[in-house]
Amino acid sequence: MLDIVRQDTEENPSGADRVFTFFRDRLLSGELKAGDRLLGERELALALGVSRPVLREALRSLAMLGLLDIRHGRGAYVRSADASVLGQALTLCLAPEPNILDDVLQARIAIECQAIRLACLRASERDLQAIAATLDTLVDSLDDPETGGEADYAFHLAIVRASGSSALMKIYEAISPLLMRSHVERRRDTFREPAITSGLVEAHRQVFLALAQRDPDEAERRLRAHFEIGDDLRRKNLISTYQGQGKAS
Amino acid sequence: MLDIVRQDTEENPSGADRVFTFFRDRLLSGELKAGDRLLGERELALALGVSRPVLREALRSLAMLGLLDIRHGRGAYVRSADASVLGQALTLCLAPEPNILDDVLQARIAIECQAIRLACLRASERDLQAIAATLDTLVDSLDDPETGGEADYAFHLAIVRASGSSALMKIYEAISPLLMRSHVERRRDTFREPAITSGLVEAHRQVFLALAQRDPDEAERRLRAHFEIGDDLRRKNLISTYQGQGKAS
DNA sequence: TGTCTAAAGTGGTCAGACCACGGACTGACC
DNA sequence: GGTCAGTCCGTGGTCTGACCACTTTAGACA
Repeated sequence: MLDIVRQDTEENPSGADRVFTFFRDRLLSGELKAGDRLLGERELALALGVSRPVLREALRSLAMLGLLDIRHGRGAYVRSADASVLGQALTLCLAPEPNILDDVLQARIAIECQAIRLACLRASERDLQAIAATLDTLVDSLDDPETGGEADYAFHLAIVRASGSSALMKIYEAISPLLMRSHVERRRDTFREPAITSGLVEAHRQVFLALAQRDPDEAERRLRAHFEIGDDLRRKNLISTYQGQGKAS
Repeated sequence: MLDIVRQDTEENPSGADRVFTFFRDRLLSGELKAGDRLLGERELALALGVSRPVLREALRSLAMLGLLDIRHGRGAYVRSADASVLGQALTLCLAPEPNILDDVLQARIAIECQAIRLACLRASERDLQAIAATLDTLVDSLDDPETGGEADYAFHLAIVRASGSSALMKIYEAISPLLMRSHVERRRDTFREPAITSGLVEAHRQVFLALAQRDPDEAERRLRAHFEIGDDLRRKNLISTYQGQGKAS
């Protein structure tokens, strides 16, 4: 369970695996930095003592992991770490599980509650201003479900960013693709009525105020309350839909 | 930000990318299940209209992502979703960041605090018994730092498992490699003195009791207290070490 | 001086061959 | 008849060398 790479545990790693771990280690150690350009495939193959197809298998794998950016006619460049691959991996990992869309919300709550606690301790004035800005956007986009949804996401993302924890941030980014799917699915159930949206804005404002007052316990409490309201709302709408009173077209 | 795979957004996906997304989609849709055996490389290449090297690049990439298990002389088999790749991806993603080892603890706290809340609501009797069992192991291995550390990890893992949330579980498994590194690093600083270890056991017991009583707020409170004590302890030991009073050899 | 074209360098693809490993079949031996 | 060993076949692993497609660039031409 502890070994990072399965191939390392084998006694006889094949060529492509060797090349893969070769680059991975240079990437981990910082010997290769984002933006660096790799040698040509022919030269690299020669230098590493493998054939070009084998080298390409390794390079392609690294590219699929988002570590390399290979461009036709240009060359291969080291790519800055990107959470999108994490998201992809998580999606694939969770694919066979049932009710992932609901379950990923738990991960979201986990990350955000800890993030807002940290944010209470660490957030700079600029961080707070950034969050306040998303709050304004949220208010301005009350009537548009599309931009409203984006503003909602931006608010929560800004909180996680304000935590100053890159680990929380990366994980949050990783779950955000699934979060989006969950959000879209939910929008099928709940409808943005004025009463609901205004309550939503108020909840966000309450969260922000507690954060601005640097009160971790209160901030988390309000954040949890906000999530629970959303959950209740969704449940009620689901029930009413099944009762045939849904307003869906 | 929403697109799962970068290649999909390009207008002209190259062969290996096409094959890669082909299999990825079948994996996501469940058309390919864990344990399924793929056709031979030669047949697959023919069927998909690409050459064998190109097909191999895609297959190798899938294998690197942990989705395929390719064995020499046997064939390629669909692999059950595994969090180890997630851990690898996360490690690579966080590699350039400073102080990851400390930062990943924040993610750990985030996951566990939410997990224990869920566990209070959802944990079955078997889950509780499993946690209790790890607690016993913890007590039995007080004198051995090695097995003691493992028992410690097992206890926390059991709580996350008891949450019944596969998303939390996967993320927890994903950070566990980094958590281990952090743990090892910490063990250089803190020493397992009887007073400390007994306090540790007591803290774990308190957490478990609150969980068994199905009290989410209290369980989370005690869990946070447990983490903070560990944090304080580590800080103090670090200070004493720098003061030249460290007992390290 | 500006633009266009051709060449060089790079990744992308292909075909065919051979090697290495694993399992299954078959034969001999007990 | 059962068991074991050797062989054969299917599989992935690797290599070679060639050609295509894209990008950049430098030289030629207007």
